[in-house]
Amino acid sequence: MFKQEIARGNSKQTRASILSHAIRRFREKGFDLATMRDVADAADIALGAAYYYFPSKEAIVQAYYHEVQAEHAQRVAGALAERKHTLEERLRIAFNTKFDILANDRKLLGALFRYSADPGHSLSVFGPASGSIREASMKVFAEAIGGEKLPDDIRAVLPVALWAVHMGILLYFIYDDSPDQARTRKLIDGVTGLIVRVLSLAKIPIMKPLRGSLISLLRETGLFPPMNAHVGAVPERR
Amino acid sequence: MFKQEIARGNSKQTRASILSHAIRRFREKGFDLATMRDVADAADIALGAAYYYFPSKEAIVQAYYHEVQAEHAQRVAGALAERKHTLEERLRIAFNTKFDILANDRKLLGALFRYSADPGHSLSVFGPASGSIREASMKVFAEAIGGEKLPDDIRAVLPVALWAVHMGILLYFIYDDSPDQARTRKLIDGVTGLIVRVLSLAKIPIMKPLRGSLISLLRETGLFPPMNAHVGAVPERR
DNA sequence: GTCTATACTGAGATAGAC
DNA sequence: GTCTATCTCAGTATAGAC
Repeated sequence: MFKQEIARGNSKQTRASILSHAIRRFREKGFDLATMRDVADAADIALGAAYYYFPSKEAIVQAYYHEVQAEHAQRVAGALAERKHTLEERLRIAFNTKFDILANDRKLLGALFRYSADPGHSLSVFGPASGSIREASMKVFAEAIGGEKLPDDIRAVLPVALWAVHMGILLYFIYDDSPDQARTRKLIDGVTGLIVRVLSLAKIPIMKPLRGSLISLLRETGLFPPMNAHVGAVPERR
Repeated sequence: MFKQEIARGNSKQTRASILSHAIRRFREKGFDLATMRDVADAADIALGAAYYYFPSKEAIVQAYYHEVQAEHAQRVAGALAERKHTLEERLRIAFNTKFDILANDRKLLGALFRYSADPGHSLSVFGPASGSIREASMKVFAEAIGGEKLPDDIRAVLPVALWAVHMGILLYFIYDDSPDQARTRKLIDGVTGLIVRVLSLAKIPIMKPLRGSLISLLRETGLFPPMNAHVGAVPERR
């Protein structure tokens, strides 16, 4: 028996191999029970090599999520290009595609949120370090909105709002143990329907002041515009 | 020198001592940098004793949050009893009181959310194990709504919605590094104002169908009514 | 720059003696 | 209830092969 020579000395492939083996182990045993040594063994590399590519166990999940994000952007772009859709259809596509991709990975995603309430932690979904991935995600939603006729203020905040909604659905999805996560699909259907109805309501001129209040609140609290590209200090870590 | 005999062999006091010393250490060094050995030393007990009272480090934060919840209920009840308030004032009180209590503890609270995306984990804010504390929190908001004239459907969902909003604000608060968390206070002001305006809008009869859609969606997805008292299985833990 | 092999540290958590 | 000893595992360190 010879050791496999493929992928040796090839940075890209080694990284990909670690990533895929790790995800497989995480799927099988769950994130906590799978150890870094497991992963290294499965990928047939030394422990040190795993840490050469990924600074932490959670970072592997983040890298995976990064791939998911790229896949999401691609699939949504493809689906939207197919033919003309209504806004509601486009939103449904944007949401559903995401959960198509994540279908088998509910067990992993908990790790993605683990440090989301720790500001400054590099793995926080809301922190500066995740800015680019968040930005990319919002861009997908902006594309789903597309050329829809909307007041400027709504058009500006909508991608951020949709991103937030999609994070909420993601959390629901992680908890959803219905067969094939059918309840999540129902939630997506319902939410998109409601969004469209609320939007057409918000568009009418009487609503301008309420919209104005909401948006200036978002501005005053720094929730909008999103500060995705910001690179900030990273305190407390050991 | 004799070892202090107070609190020895006294379950209640030992527990309280661990809790208070732990919170102090967490405040000083941050949750991650403070170790259980630190805490045990500070409380003048052995490491094992600390684990006798608290199954995990995060569980200490949860115990603390439990105390916060009790304090919150008490203070809100007191403030509401003082005199008549408008709904907006009552909501403001309910929100602000919470963050008065938490003022010095932003560094701790990250730990509270750490397992919130792990269904079945006993420390998840959304999981069954936190049901009673969640229930108590919703009850506070229900009291803040009080006898306000509202359609039945709105009255029923509102406490859950307010609890969710308050969790959102809590997350914002953790990230809010403005002096004295002034931005969080601004957010509370703005949000309560918007809630009241949206409620008076939602009350009008034309809105009935939209309200109906929202509520049946919440029912279909199991988001309402909240299943707080449920005791479920607890998978994957090591 | 990519990787192996091995040893080590730190800290959360547990077992079992008392 | 409490302590001491021990375990596990993430993560680091090091020294070297290619």
